[in-house]
Amino acid sequence: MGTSTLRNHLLCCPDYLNTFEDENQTTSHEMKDESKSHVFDKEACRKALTRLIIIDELPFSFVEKEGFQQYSKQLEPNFDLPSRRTLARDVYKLFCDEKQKLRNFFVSNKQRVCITIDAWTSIQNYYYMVITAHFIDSEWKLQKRIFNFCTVPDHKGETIGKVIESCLLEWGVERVFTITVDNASSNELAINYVKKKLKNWSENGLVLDGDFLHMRCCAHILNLIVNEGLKDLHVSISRIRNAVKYVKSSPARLKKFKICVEHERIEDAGLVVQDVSTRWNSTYLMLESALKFQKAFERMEDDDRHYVLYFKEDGGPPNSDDWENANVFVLFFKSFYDITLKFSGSMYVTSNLYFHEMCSIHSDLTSLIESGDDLVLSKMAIGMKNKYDKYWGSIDRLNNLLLISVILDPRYKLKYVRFCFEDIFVIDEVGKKSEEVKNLLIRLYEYYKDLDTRIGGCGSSSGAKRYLLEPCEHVDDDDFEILAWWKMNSIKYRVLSHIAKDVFAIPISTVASESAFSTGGRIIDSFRSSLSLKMVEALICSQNWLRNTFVPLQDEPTMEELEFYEAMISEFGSSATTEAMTLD
Amino acid sequence: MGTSTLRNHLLCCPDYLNTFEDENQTTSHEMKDESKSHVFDKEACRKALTRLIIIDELPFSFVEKEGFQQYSKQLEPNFDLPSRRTLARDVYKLFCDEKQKLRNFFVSNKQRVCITIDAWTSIQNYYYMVITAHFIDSEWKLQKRIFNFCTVPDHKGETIGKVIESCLLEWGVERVFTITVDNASSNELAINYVKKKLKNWSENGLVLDGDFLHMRCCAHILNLIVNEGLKDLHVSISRIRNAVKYVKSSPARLKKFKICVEHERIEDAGLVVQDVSTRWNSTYLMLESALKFQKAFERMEDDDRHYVLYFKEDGGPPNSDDWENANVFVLFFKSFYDITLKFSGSMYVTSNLYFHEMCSIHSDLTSLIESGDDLVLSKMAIGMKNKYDKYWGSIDRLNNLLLISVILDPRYKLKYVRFCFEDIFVIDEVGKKSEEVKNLLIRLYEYYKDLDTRIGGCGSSSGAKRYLLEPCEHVDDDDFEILAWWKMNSIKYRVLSHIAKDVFAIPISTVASESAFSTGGRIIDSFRSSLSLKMVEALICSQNWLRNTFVPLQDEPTMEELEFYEAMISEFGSSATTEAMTLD
DNA sequence: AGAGAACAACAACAAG
DNA sequence: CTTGTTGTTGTTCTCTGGTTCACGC
DNA sequence: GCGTGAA
DNA sequence: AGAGAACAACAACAAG
DNA sequence: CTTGTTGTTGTTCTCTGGTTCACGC
DNA sequence: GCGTGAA
Repeated sequence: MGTSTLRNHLLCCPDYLNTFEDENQTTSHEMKDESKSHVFDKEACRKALTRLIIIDELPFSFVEKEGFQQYSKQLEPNFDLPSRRTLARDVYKLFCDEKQKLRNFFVSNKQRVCITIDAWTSIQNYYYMVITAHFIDSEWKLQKRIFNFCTVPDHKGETIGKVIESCLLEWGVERVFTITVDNASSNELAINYVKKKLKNWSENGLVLDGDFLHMRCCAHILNLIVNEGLKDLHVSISRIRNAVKYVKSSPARLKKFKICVEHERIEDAGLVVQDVSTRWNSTYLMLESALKFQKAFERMEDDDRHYVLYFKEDGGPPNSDDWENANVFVLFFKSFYDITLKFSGSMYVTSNLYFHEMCSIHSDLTSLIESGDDLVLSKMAIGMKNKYDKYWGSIDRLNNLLLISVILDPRYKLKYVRFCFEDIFVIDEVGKKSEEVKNLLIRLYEYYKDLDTRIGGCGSSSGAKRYLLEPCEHVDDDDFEILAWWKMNSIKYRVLSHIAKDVFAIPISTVASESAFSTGGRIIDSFRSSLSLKMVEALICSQNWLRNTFVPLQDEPTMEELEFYEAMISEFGSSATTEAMTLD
Repeated sequence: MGTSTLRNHLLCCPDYLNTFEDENQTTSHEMKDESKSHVFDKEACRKALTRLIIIDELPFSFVEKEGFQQYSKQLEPNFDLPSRRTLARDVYKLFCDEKQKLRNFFVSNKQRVCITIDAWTSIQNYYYMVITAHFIDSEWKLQKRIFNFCTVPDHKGETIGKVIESCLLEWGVERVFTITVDNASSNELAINYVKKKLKNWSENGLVLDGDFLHMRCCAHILNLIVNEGLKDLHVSISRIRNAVKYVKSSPARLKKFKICVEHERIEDAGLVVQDVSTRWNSTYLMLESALKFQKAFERMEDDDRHYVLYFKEDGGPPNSDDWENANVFVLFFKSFYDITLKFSGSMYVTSNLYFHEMCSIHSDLTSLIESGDDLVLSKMAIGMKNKYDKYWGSIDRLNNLLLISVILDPRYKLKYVRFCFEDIFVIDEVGKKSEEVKNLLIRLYEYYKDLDTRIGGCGSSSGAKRYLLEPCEHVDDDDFEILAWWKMNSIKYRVLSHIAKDVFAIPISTVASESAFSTGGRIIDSFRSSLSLKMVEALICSQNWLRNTFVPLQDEPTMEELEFYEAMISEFGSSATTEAMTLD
């Protein structure tokens, strides 16, 4: 019945009936008055098409494919699809418009950002570099935006530094909180270059003279530590890798292996997975899955003559020692694996995790060294601890803003930092060090207070002290949303909440940048290798921007909030100060 | 203005005005009455979506992507997109429906087909096998259809044979003209198995007892011949390949190389291309492009210290001998390259090319051997000739239907075959052999005449003789469309045109099957690796079917054609017979 | 983590 | 009547493998 | 039973 | 060959 | 009131690198 | 100037 009834309708019925009927038709979905009679809006269709291409990562020529043309014709015969050429122009225009909008937000808000940078080589042999900006918006939502995605002639420190400089200029951003980078040697030079430039630009560009600008990617450090441990197991892992490779290298072999699995009555349906040598992650997963099939591999030695021959240069197939090593590895590296996953988040606050997980790795390593029942194992742990010390060995090597982040986590505050210090560093330094950290918070407080005179009012550093002296929050770890807490308490701690906003925006790993390259790899695949650099940037950036929309409010408290704040002060103000006396 | 005017329109105007206005709106495009008022047709939208997914090779989850949902909503707010699950069901249903339709065509027409088969290993370690069917439809258009796309446990001859058997049974096809395969050892067994089965099924399944069922892929043979020649140049090619690899292995090196290119004032913008060792094609293209940059490579030796170091195990970078070898290779293999391209066609008739190109290769090789001024070169040519002889050395090794195809090309007929025989085979066999070929045509004629008694009428083999005695067509080679000629002359040569239809449908290479795997590789990429086998087949087959639509007419002449035929006979019939006397 | 897909369990609704 | 915008068409450039089967000694 | 040619 | 894209040349049309 | 169709949601499984820079001897 | 660690 549907179609013809509706059609008569549109042609004959008076206005009011039409409206009524249509509401019946569109079974209470979220389309209100707009869909009344599908008015054809060419502009809106063109825009939707442009967004489709960008967001869903389609090639421009998608628009000229048979299937899509027929589909579009069916849905809206009045819409003439543009050519791929015109579409590309539309995309670029949208990119420019969005960039302008976003730039206005950053300029008018004088938004302070944390940035991450990373480098990549595309299949066309171009060095690409990406800069992503991170900040927390007025609604206390963590935001990340790709600033640029461009080619560079080389990876020299100065080259990278200059690109960052001109990128910030282009975006009108002069306030940079941190720059997260991996441990490539050129990055140190690059950051120093940027620091020098930012100092010249404006007084408020750098917080505390840029002493804490440099942030090392924790995922990369963790990776180095694990690889140090992996070294000692190299032979065993390589033999198991080869065994897995043999089994997976052809359907016939896989079939034979499956028979062995069946014979050994191994239930697990999940197959062995082949690893990628550059990501230890995958090695872990390979060993974990291979261990489940140990017996099947051992049976292969008897059942498949070629299997043994395959290993003639490798000193035979994996032996029981190899399997034992793999077992140890999987047991011990489980925690490292889990931490890597946590570190790789870019949708939630991570800066408060850094220190915790670092401590947990420290204690894992030291306990393994100290127990020392297994010589191989403790030797491995010593190697790993050396690597650990290179980056995390002293409190000075760690960006101290990460400690501020722990302190600004209302569940831990100063207490926890102190506790960890005792565990990690020599006892007589604990007092001194935690005093230094507290002082850093005070210095930040002073800095932020002076920065914007409108914020000030409450006497010097009182907000920070008040916060530290309030008791810690006792909540279930999984349910706690740190940004929600600070949003709620932003009235109570005016200055501190500004610090929190910046500190919690710090990305502790370069994954945000790396994921841009993952997009890049999908966009510049072998079929689209002739996409121009300009277009690549337009596609990648505008995809990122369109997918992460937010309401760019002016970052100011409303009148209601101000009133609420006054009420809070009068209610909690006194109790906070009394507690401050007892602890400080 | 557009939108609101149109809207008021749809709501207020009487019917006739509406129609009138709408025609104005849709600026004379090919949408007639259907688009009058965009009646929403859910079924049609669903079908268009299903086709979109199949034809344009999109993942099922495309339908759940943000951009596409917004786009569809914009174009037709009433259309609720189905879930990916439902979509998959729709796709499978469409596959089943289309298969049924296609099967009916084959069964009711008792369509004789030529098939090609090929095997492939997917990234998931499955052996896939594809069977494609080729035939010429009632409009004299060459058609190809994928019959199945399935996994096999191994590549054993019997396994493959059984798959072919059951595939033919499933499609209700019992008339098979040829089976085109590559030179894999198992294929011979497979074809013998199928031949045996087909003999049992029905009397008319095999033409001439299946003696000419087996067809070797010419592209593979050509590939073997060329690779034999490549062997002798191995060292030179490998050095040049390494030089190209070095230059392309990083942006920095590429930059250095480009500077060398500039210094040497080489204008050509096209870059050097890296080859893929399994396809000699790409080696050819690599050498061709590398030669243009010879001087730049030589300059690299002076300008880049690392370049020379890179070759320390290879005996230095390419020397002048290597470049000379490459030059010879490119000059000599140009014709092989061009022939490979010709052989790889699957959209046009190729069976009449086979013999010609084979002869041309023969003369290329023999002239090179006989001239013998360059020892290296003639040694290479001898190796290649050996490989040539293995597959093409004797007339008996060649599927003689390919000779029939040359004879049925009205530009050449028997004359050309005779001419080539003189050139290729020993003189005293020419007469005997061309007699044999002519007899084969006569035998085919008798067979086709008896096959369908409705065709017959003109006395035995007269049609064939009549055709042979008519003078050859003198036309420009590029403009000549052989199928158009036979369509025009099908009335004149009733029986012979049936033979032509089958002979010209023979695919001389397995490219049609290989291109199915290329689709397969795109569909089963690393992101869609968990697609079920059943779905993979549904996607690949229905894409092939939907893209190649045709009007499945019953393969019978119409009444007008029959009348025209009578007229033709009376006009040309006598003159043909007179000429037949003089030549036969 | 992110993108793709399969499968199972469940929900809503129409047909008998 | 010129100039700028929007779109089309045609040409050029780019990218894509190692184990298993059959046969013969 | 093992090497070789082909995909 | 086939799929993707860029670029150049050209065509149509609207704006000045 | 059952059964079949259509669709949704949640869980599980699968896949992804070798040259260049900086520093220290 | 050459090796080493990191991406």
